[in-house]
Amino acid sequence: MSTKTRGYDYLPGISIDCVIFGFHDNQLKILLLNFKNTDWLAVPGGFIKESENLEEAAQRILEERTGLTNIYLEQFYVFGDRDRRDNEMLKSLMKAVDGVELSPDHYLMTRFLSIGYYALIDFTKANPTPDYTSDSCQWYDIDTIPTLIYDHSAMVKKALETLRFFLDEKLIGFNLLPEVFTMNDLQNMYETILDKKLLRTNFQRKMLSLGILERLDKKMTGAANKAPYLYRFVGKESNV
Amino acid sequence: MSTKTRGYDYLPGISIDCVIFGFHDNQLKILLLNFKNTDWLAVPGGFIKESENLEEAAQRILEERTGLTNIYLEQFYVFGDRDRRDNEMLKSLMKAVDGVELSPDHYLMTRFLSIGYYALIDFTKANPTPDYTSDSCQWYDIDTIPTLIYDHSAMVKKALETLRFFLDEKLIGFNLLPEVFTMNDLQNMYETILDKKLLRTNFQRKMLSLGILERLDKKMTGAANKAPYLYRFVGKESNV
DNA sequence: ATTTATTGTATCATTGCGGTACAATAATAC
DNA sequence: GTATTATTGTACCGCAATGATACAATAAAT
Repeated sequence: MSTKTRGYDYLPGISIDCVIFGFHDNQLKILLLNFKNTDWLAVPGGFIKESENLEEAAQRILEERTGLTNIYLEQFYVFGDRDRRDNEMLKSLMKAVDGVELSPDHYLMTRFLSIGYYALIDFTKANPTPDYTSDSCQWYDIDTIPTLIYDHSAMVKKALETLRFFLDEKLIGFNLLPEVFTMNDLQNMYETILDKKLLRTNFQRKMLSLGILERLDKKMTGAANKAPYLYRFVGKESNV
Repeated sequence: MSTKTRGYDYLPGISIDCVIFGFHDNQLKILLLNFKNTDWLAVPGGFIKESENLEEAAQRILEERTGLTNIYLEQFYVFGDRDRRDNEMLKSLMKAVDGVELSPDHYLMTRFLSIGYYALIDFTKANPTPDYTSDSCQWYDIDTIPTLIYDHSAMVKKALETLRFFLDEKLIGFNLLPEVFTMNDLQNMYETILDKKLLRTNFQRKMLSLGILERLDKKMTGAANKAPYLYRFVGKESNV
């Protein structure tokens, strides 16, 4: 069962799927592929090479499918229900995408597990482009996600729960804002991801008490009101 | 790559390993196997059948290796570093355990990922017995775990971090104590798992305020001091 | 009856946080 | 220039949770 004898370079029966959340301006989105010549949507996924560690595979897969590079991905769950994939859908998919007719004993027709990874990035700074498998690679609003293939809807749900659970804990989101930002920017990010309103005064107190913000000059917005301070994260190396 | 053509009934290149924590009387232990005719220790593991969901596989594997039945297991991480297993060690292992000489193209000699599951049980209520692969299946003190094969030491470390992180969150441990117990018993369990001292009076206040304890009669310990109350968990069905 | 060790509970101080009040201020309207 | 307006920064109040100490209650031994 070495690479050579199997005739392909990927680990059998296992895939990686990446749930990519995108944030900007009070909007939380998710990156989905539209498989070529079909109506089916999915999160970007792929297979693991014999030579790669899992994290490397996840990054490569994301880059191959979407063009996004250097994205920090975090593992969150393995999806392995026996019937999580529909083989008839898979056959139609491969026919539409690659033009090949999968025989029943093709290795893709066997059971596959999938390791879920997720990331959170600024969708205005990412320029996703589909590879040959897809007609499009676009951001979709988190509130109006269409039905996805296989168990990808469950993957997105679980990834979002994980993201919200760890938002405060791990202070992710350091890379979602500009180098300098206002307290309002920061609060908007939290409110968007957590999907709930926070009290401005208490949020400010909390954030300042964490000691992770450096106050800079004021920002003259041009609006007829008091100018907010700009802030910068200190010790960004503590991120990840 | 169906079951038949592969000649075995298990998913290729993927395994499950179970980190079983055992608690009793201020002691936190872990269940380890000693592979037959070797000095090597490992957590109980095995392979996934084509017909099983992952959770079913984890339970079956644990039962086959240790005899423990009906243990709730929680997935915590996938270990997939390219070189996480040492094939020379694997060959020696199979030779010692099964008496077979693995050829270089044996499917076990390929890369394997492993899905980590963990559980927490009362080690006085479990009666682990080794299967044919092992000379022993015993509890080891958490402070003095010997070196384990492959990356199993890292698995135990990560599982323990996860257990501690979720101790309060999920109120696990309902099944670790006798039907009735004293507040001291409960505190000892927390202190042992968290590996830190808690203040008796505040711990009592906190636990009572949760509304999950029912106070019963006093327990005459025979000691020359005030007798503690016994407690029982109410609404045990909320566990898991 | 006194002593001893442990348990149950009250109390106080501190912290964290939801919520309100209000002063500060950059631009606009007059 | 002065008043107005909208937003920001911060102080403050009150409550709940929690760390810490004090002390009464009590089962058994002396």
